[in-house]
Amino acid sequence: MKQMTTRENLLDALVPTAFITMAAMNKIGAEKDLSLTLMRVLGILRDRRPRMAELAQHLGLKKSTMSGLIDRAEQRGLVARAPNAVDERAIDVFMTPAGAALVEELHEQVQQALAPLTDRLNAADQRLLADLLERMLAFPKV
Amino acid sequence: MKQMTTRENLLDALVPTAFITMAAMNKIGAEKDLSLTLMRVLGILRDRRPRMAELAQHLGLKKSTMSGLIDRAEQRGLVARAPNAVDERAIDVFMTPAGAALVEELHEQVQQALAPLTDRLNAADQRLLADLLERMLAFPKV
DNA sequence: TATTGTTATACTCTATAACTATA
DNA sequence: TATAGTTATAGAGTATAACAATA
Repeated sequence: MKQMTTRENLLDALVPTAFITMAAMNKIGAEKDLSLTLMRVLGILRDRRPRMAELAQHLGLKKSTMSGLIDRAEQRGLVARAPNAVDERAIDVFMTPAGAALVEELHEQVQQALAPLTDRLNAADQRLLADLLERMLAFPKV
Repeated sequence: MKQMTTRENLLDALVPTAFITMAAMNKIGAEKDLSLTLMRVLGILRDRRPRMAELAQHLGLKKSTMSGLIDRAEQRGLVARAPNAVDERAIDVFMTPAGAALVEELHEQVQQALAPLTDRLNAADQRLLADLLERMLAFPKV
């Protein structure tokens, strides 16, 4: 039996958790033709109004990729573009009411989908887990 | 301020954690031209020798998607195919030594990449977090 | 000159559909 | 008949490169 460090152990729990969480979101998104990336964008737009380049950098994508992604989301009425007030080169992106409604619906569905996992922990442990994760992330918005 | 349930709070920590973990893995994989899906496949093949259809079902992908994915991985010498011993229709997939070496290298790099996050917790909290996650997953292999 | 965003092009990942071979 | 796997084809997501407009 190979000796594992504490950090290694944590990684071996974190990675499967991430894959399972993403798989659940991917499945729910697929029913509405939403990619994980677009769901992440919608999550960001819940409380921000970034410009294209900010969004691209935050997601680790190229500007050209953002253009295509936002094009498709805009055509579907989920997000909209508007010129930035101070920099005439820049374009702000924000959510439409339809997009906001969709995001809340997704949120609910993801919660339902992951309930079989999360509910293996009692309420106190759920709070403890949420607290540890938040401390680990030092909570930058995703 | 909207009232949130314990489960909702947990979800709002879990989803960003998953996105950040996936982003780190995606970035590391990209340097070696490995998609998240292929990394997940390699992770599975560390200790299993599934047939094509099993792999597809486990990942939530179509058989045709698996064919392409395994084709490319096989051409790169990371995995190999062999006929199943008992069912002549079936094909088993397994890792090559090169694939196994790559997986260990990736594992190390992901650990390094996430260290800035995980090390915000002390060793005791890291153990506690790993334990909670493992209990939540009831540890099915991913 | 550098930055913001878009367009054109190419490749990977994915699904659907049609097919062959075996159970 | 049903299942295992492959091939052909098409669409979404991504990157690179070239471009226009503004800083």
